[in-house]
Amino acid sequence: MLSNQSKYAIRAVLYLAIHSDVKNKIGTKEIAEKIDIPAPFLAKTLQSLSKAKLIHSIKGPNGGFYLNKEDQKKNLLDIIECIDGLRKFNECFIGLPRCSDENPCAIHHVVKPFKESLIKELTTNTIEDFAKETQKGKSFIFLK
Amino acid sequence: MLSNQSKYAIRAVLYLAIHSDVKNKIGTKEIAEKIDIPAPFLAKTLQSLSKAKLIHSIKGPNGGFYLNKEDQKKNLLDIIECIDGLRKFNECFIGLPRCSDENPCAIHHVVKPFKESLIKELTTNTIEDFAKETQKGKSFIFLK
DNA sequence: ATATAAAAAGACATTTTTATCTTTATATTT
DNA sequence: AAATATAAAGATAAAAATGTCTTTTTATAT
Ligand code: FES
Ligand code: FES
Repeated sequence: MLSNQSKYAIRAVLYLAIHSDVKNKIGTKEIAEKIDIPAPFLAKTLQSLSKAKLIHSIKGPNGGFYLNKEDQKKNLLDIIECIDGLRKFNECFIGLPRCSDENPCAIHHVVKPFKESLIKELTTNTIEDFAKETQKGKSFIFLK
Repeated sequence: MLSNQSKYAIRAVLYLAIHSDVKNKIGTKEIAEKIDIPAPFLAKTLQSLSKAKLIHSIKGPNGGFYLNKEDQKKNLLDIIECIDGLRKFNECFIGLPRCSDENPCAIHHVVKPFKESLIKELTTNTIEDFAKETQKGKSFIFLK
């Protein structure tokens, strides 16, 4: 479904949502170790998110990445859109040139409801919402 | 979501479901042209399905691929499983080493219901079912 | 001011996916 | 039996995704 890069991005952003703020920036090395993904690739990924202003960063000693209050209010589809684009969510499940109710593919009616509700879930919940569930210990962003 | 190869496989199988039977075999060239995908890649794909006995084939003049009665009763997850495997459907949405209710990732609860219902739709409907809807003109497997 | 630590940028390498081409095996038709 | 059409198998190529390494820039601390 998602690319590895998007998955990494989501996990990293949730990690930042829980552990960072403007006073506590976190470097790629720490994040990569904690969520167990390749550090250089993560760096690239976070730089993309940063360029898109979905997260923020400061260079130099004590620098690193962090989420500010506004960033916390964004949603996971914003993250996915930045890394993978939304094509996956708009395109036909079996590869027809377009996906529409007017010209549905053979499995459009079976697939579309899920696609739509998933998008809704990913947009109506904020990053902060997901982070809170994780902080409560009800869910995880890494497993030992 | 699905690989191109799985998408091609599904469209090709639906094409066969509609146009072929043991008396009317169809070659890769015709299928590839009709559903507008690369013929050599499709050949590879159909060979995999054939080896898995999900579809059938006969070599030589007037040979080709076809679906027999049993094949028509199979479902699309069988096709996907043969080409992509089921890993995609079992694995965690954000890439944790496993997906489970006991150790849910941050978005497990949001994603899992869709995954399960989608699997149900793809397994309870047969290939024949989808083909019939297409034959009735209610859905398509190619668009001009 | 200088040294340092970190992101940013860019170049490079590997793997996977996608696609093509060539040869071989095998049914069918003549 | 021979010719032919087609799937099957295998080898190769191209593109995309993933991953690594090196250099540059910049904010901070000394
Ligand atoms: S047309 Fe195929 S999923 Fe909508
Ligand atoms: S644990 Fe992540 S989707 Fe189930």
